[in-house]
Amino acid sequence: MTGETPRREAAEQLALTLVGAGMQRMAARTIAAFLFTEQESLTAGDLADELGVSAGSVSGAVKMVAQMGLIERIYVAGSRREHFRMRDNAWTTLYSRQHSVVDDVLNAVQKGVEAVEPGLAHERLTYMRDFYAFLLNEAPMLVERFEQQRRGGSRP
Amino acid sequence: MTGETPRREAAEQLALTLVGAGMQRMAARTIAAFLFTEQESLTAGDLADELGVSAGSVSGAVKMVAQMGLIERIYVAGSRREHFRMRDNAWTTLYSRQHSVVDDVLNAVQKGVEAVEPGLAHERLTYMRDFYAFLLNEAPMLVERFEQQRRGGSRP
DNA sequence: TCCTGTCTTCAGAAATTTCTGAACGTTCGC
DNA sequence: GCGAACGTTCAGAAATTTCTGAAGACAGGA
Repeated sequence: MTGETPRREAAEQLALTLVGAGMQRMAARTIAAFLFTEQESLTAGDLADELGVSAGSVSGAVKMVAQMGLIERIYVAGSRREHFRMRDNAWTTLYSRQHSVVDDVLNAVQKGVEAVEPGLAHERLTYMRDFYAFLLNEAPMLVERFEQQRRGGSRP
Repeated sequence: MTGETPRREAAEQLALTLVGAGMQRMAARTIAAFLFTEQESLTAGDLADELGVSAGSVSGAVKMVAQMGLIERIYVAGSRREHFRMRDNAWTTLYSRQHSVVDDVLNAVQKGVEAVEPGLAHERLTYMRDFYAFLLNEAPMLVERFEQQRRGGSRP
């Protein structure tokens, strides 16, 4: 058992950090469970056991985490239960989806730019719009560069 | 007055969008007020009037928004009240600070990597760590590139 | 020093979010 | 079909967050 305690602690700590980053508690704990398990996939029942929460909570959390694009349902022969596993490109997917909120902000700011006459407000809003537009434009390239670097390995 | 309504609506809409992006309601409304005003600076009293909330709420919100690095206190001769205005590099500052939560996540994941033996969990954690490390490394370059592009203006 | 205007703090009210557990569907083997 | 195993939904309980308003702190002028 001496090997299990640090793992649990690290999982719980990571979950807490993700909560600090704005994620919901149950979703964060669920992600941590998927990260730290040695199994290929987990079922809702596994999660309820591991996290010590009700089936209802697990259902909601799994739905959320799946919508984030972090896990996917897989078919396991001979099992009637639903199995989930982390997606291969989980983190890049999450990053890309988070940029849809950037897109929302961008649209709202653009409306603002159009709603005001030239002046101080117009300048501030234009500056904000330009930055968010830049971010939105650069995000896909960033992900692309990461994947290239990863494929390329440690060589130049 | 026909010119003011679209402005107010756009401001309120932007505040709501920022809330959707994870910002606190009052902080978001405060930022919107600073973006949309034609004045150079605003006082706590201005904000209370504009937003229709108590002085206590304004005090808390201003403190938050200042900590985010979006506004700063300025000295205005002949006025005993505290004046605040948006900082020039507000959005790049906000972006950079948000990456301190990325740093927190990175540290927690690194602990996880160290806590587990080689295996599936180790692989997943390593992958996550690499992505977050990449993000953290790239963020300053991204901001730098935006500022360069902005200084360059529309000319080549 | 005292007074006035301004800002901050904080306990509690109000609103919102989060979790549970029981009831209800669904699917599969028999 | 029928029964058993799983999963989902949703109303309400519990916890947390957010806002207010009253009390107090502080600075500057008289």
